[in-house]
Amino acid sequence: MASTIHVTLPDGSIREFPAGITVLAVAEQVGQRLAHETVAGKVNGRLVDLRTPLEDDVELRIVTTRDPEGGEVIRHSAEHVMADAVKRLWPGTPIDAGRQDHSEKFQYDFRFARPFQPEDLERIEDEMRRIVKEDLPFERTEVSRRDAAKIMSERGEAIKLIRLEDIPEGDTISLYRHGEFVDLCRGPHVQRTSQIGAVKLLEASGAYFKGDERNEMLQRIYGTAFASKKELDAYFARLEEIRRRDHRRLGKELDLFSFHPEAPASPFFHPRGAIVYNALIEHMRERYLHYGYQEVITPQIFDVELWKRSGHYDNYRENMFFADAFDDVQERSSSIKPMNCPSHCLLYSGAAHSYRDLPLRLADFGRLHRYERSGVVTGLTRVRSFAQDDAHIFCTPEQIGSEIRSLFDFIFETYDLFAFAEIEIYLSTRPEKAMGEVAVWEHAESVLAASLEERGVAFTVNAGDGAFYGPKIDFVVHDALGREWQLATIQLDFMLPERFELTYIDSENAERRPVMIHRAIFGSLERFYGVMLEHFAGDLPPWLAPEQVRVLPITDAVTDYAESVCSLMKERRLRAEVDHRNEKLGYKIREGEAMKVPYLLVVGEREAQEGTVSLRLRHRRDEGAQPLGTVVDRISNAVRTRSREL
RNA sequence: GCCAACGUAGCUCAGCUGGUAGAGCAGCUGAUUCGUAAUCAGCAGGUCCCCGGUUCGAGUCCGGGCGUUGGCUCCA
Repeated sequence: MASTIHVTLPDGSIREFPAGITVLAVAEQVGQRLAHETVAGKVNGRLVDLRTPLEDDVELRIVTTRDPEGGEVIRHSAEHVMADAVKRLWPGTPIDAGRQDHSEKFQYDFRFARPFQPEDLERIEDEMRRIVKEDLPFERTEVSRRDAAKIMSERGEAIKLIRLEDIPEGDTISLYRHGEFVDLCRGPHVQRTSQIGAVKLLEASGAYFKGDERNEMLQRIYGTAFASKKELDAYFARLEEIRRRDHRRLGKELDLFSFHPEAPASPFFHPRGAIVYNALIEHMRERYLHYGYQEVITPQIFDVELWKRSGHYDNYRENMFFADAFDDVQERSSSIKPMNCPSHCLLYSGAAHSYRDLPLRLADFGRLHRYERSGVVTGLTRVRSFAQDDAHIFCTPEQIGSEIRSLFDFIFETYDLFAFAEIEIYLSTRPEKAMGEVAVWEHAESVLAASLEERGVAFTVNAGDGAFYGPKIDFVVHDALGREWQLATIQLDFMLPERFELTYIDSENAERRPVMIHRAIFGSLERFYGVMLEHFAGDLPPWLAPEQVRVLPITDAVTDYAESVCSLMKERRLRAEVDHRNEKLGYKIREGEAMKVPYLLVVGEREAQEGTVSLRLRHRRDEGAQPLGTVVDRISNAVRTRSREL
């Protein structure tokens, strides 16, 4: 081991230190102020505790309370402080473990006789502030497994002992201590509790131990923490923005859809909402012409035998609705479809197929019903009644590659249209319980991976996460607020062609089994609708806006002119209305803005005489009077090109 | 399904420790004819989610159910 090491700092400077120096000591030599604010180090890209000794030459970045990673360290430390506060208030409460999620929240689970109440959270929060004020130093110690077990059992931490057993043999076991509180923890942690500038507890809920519903339910508390009050306020401002964009709220305000207890988790689309829904479908229909799909319409209710044959009855029954007529209630004989694939298999098997017919791409906007447990449904993003832009491609094994390539074009083109910029791609491979031969799987997986590589897009492999019938590629988009949504999916299926004995005749006149590709680009139309609404914050591009143009007459002396303007818009196939109400212009503008109509056309005596309209674009000021012809051309052009600009 | 909170007019919400309901917006009627984000006045509107219990009396307390929300779990 070298007696001195070289540390490369972010500015490129290299400094020499004695081996074994800690991150904190380096920070101290760089500057006192830095040392005061530092909470961790990033050594060769890995976040480490600042008490970590450096033994070799490294690249080091000092992480301070102001860095994003600093926030993580602060929240992680706040977890410990929260657990400490709970134990101070209710001595002897066994603790489980804390964790952070991606949304700047931390959580900690406790074995507690009753659920935590809002008043408890206030008390805990006060206690946390006290601990922060005490400015207790965090200490790290590395211990043997035996010592860790001894310390935890002395402290009555029954759950921690189980957690200890889960730590793999050979891993370093570290304890973090501040004041009286000790936790089994990997770190890193801040230097002192006072570096946690602002904390707020958010909510309590039950949570199963290790996330398994067969285990005992622990009591979980969520909170957040930042280096300063200002950052905490910014966090709540972000939450407020999320609330403002919530598609459930927008759906109500814009009169798009509603829910009714008589059909839980099943959206009712209002006239305005249905226009948007249908515009999405129409867009897909147009693209289907380009990509060579044929649309089909299939039934809603099927003999249950179909689902036994497809395997859904055995594997998916708890998510299915059954629909029995009065004369056959003894047996569950009919079921409402949760998926379209079996219908499409029936269609395929209804005729002989030549390799020349393939690929056969069958699209279906059929309504699907899935029973989702009551606790999991939310708004449009998880519903019991929905449709997909669903299609099944029947092709030869050799055609898989070209089909996948074409699908990539389709998917990226679609996400461009909606300005979903950041897309994550996951390739899920053969699970343990898989159907079919390993060689077929491996071939399919390599085709999928090769297509992704050829496309030059980054993807993550989720080993063993494929469906039992075939590997799949999932597309996760980020909306305008950075939240993740799984929308598109491409799934290869070797099982259904087998179960339905689907065949085609190849060029050698031999009977062969086709491959089936399940794919959806929007995914569920309902979910896409919700995500899209939030992404645009309700400001739909003109081609999707339920009401594209609203004509605002200033007085009823210009009613006729307003009507003629509106008729012209309608002749040009634009969705236009006139606001005839006996209100002042300011009121009508306010309403038009609130309903997020992209184009407001103000008409008064002047416009009526000159044959113009005063154009007002959504969220902008008056653009002034312009010839009617110019304005209608502009609007229909924006609609036709599916522009996001007005 | 599990844990918690919530459910009052079409919407947003008020209603203290039990004494049978209130505001703003929206709606309707009338007046006003108005130039770029709310004109004025009047009227009407509620099985306080449902069922049961405690009580002289329940929107309010208790139990059960339904729904919604946030989590957990699930997501072929």
